[in-house]
Amino acid sequence: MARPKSADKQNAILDAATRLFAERGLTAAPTSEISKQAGVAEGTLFTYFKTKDDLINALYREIKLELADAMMSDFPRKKNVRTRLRHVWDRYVSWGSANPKQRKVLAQLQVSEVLTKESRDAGSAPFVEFQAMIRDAIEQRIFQNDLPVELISKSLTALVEATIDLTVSNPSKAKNYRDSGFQMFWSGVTK
Amino acid sequence: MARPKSADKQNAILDAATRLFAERGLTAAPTSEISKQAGVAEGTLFTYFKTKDDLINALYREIKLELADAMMSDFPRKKNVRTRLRHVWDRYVSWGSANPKQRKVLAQLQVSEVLTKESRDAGSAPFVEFQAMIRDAIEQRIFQNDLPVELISKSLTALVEATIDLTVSNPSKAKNYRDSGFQMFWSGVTK
Amino acid sequence: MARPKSADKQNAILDAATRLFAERGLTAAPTSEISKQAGVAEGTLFTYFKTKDDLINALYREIKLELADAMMSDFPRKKNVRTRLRHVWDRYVSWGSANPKQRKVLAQLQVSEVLTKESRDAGSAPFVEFQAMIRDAIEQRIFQNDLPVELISKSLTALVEATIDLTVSNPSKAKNYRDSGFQMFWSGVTK
Amino acid sequence: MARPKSADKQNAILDAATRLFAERGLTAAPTSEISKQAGVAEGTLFTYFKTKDDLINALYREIKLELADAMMSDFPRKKNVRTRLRHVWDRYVSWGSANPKQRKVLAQLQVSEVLTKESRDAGSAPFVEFQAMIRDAIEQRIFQNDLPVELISKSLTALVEATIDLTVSNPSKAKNYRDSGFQMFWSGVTK
DNA sequence: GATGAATGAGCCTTCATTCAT
DNA sequence: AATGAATGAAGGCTCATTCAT
Repeated sequence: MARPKSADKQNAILDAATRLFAERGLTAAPTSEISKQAGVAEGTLFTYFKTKDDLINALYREIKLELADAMMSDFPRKKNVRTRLRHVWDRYVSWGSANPKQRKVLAQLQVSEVLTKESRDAGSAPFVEFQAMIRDAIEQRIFQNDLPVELISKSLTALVEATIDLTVSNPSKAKNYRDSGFQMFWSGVTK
Repeated sequence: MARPKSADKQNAILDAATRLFAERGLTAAPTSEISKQAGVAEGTLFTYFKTKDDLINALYREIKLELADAMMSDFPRKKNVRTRLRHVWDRYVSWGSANPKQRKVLAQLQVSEVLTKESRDAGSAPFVEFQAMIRDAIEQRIFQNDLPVELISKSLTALVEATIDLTVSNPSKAKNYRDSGFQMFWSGVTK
Repeated sequence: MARPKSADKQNAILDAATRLFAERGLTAAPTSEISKQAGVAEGTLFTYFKTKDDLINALYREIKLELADAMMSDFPRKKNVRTRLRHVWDRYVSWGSANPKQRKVLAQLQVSEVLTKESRDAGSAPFVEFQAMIRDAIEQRIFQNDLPVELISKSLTALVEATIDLTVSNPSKAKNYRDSGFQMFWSGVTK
Repeated sequence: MARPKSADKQNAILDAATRLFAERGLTAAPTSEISKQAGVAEGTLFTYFKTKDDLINALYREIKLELADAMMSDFPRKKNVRTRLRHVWDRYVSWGSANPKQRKVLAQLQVSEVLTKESRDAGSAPFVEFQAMIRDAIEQRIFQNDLPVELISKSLTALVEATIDLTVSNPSKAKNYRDSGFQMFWSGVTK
């Protein structure tokens, strides 16, 4: 193995895929076009990803990791639940507003049939600390009684996504959406 | 006139499309398979829908109409806002839980590139009364001050969808999810 | 047989076919479009012509007949060979310039594979008198010795067609082309 | 570089296309059959020619070039007009008689709707020297006064084609047709 | 490892023709 | 006879993947 696989090329492929999947959709974006935009030969793509589905799964994991990083960096572990939740909320909204293509691809991926169970699991792995925070809050009896945990985290995601959608379509009200959204979530969920 | 176009055949095609799109995805479902499952010849599909994209757009409008019907039938126009919202909430959750395929297709459609603007408009048309209800509530100052309207309706949808997801994956807790979900929404949004 | 086949409809179909074949070509013009432009139902076309090839063959015969009529009407049977040839020449050029669509279709038909031998024979039948004129001229020793008859009539057609082509692309020189063309033919062919 | 595109395959495809277009017509000859007869996979045809129309246009240019080569090789540039014209005449007749398939395809191409303007221009480019010869003859006042130039070259082609047609259908009279044809042309056109 | 030509299965759509009304 | 919906074979083209170079 004279030349080792290049991380640059791998990233170029993932970037090109993100762009094309966002613009044309998962199936309408040909691997040949992805290669071209990545600046590699058609065949090269398949030395980095065995199949197109492989590429898609890898991209999913990559984006999820990126999102988790964005959410969890500088996480104020020592602060109270509200502060920590607010941190996560703000970071998520920022990432989503700043990365519309990644978000669009993620939306397509989540409803597609190509994600393997492994990928789904791998995708949620980086969010363990986030889940832990929710459990912690439950134990502290911060949330309303008998709100199912899974409903709380699912709702958080749902409301963040709604907030990002609005922010993207009307950026001038970004701050308003972010604050109102969180307020809605918080008062919906706490006693 | 010769044989008139048959509503039965049209419906059979839409049904088969729903099934296949849900199972395999929009692009992975061949029109030939749709025809076969609908019990018509391959060419017949194209006398009812000029192109596959046409079929997809028609299906979108049909499902949205069905959903609106489900939500708005027996709508208690005279009752107070909370009751009316709760009606809509319950009907939406029921429809979503009972029609997982339609819902899956809808999710794919919403992130796909094939919907025309006309279809999107036609799809939201049946929900005018729902929008009116929200405006009515605003005027009655039922919601928290300075919550943007668009955030309220968007959040409602987001939370219903979250609720349905959980219901589908754990039907035994259906009632709990439905009640908790609505409670979250209501307390998040009202003063 | 309540209603008899209508000559009007038959003609409407032949006319529409001429137009469409000229504009799009023999195979690119669908029978459905021909029917539509003829103002009849798709199926009706097939009660007048058993197959598309049938229609094409009929059209060939019709156009050839039309051309022969144009050439031979008012034919000056009693005049000398040159006058008679000039008559035919002028009539051919006029017909071709005035009927570009028919001419275009004829050109396509002659190189296509759909004409039956019967049609080709039927197509040349109306030109017997024209052939007779040539033979007559031969007997009168008007042409150069040992010019093959078949070359003479073939050349006449070839030169007329060349003349019409030029006339169509530059109508202002119509008279010039017609006179020069005939002069070329006549001096090429006579002693 | 990986496998380079093979001129052999390209030629095999053009040859197969010539054969099939001549036998069945431009539209009746499927690309799949062309590929098969060329000994390549169906998809391979499209790496050499982007579309079927592309292939057709390329074939047109190739045949025209071949014809020009045949006509102009050994062209006696220094000899008088009659000799040069006779050279071109003989070569054209020989090429046409020896290449009936190419000629048939050319005839179909010229009346078809698929040729681009670029192809038509490219097709006449190799005949510039031939056009120059005609202009030369005009300047030398070899032709009859007031015969339009365009009529002269068009007639030459028309008469050659007529001559070839007869030669093909009756090869035993080949020499007679060739001589008589040229004589007709020459005496038709000169003073 | 990198390249891009080669492959061939598969898909959407067209269209001549049939046939129920 | 007239209609136009129904049919299904056929065709051009795409594209993920392989493999010779």
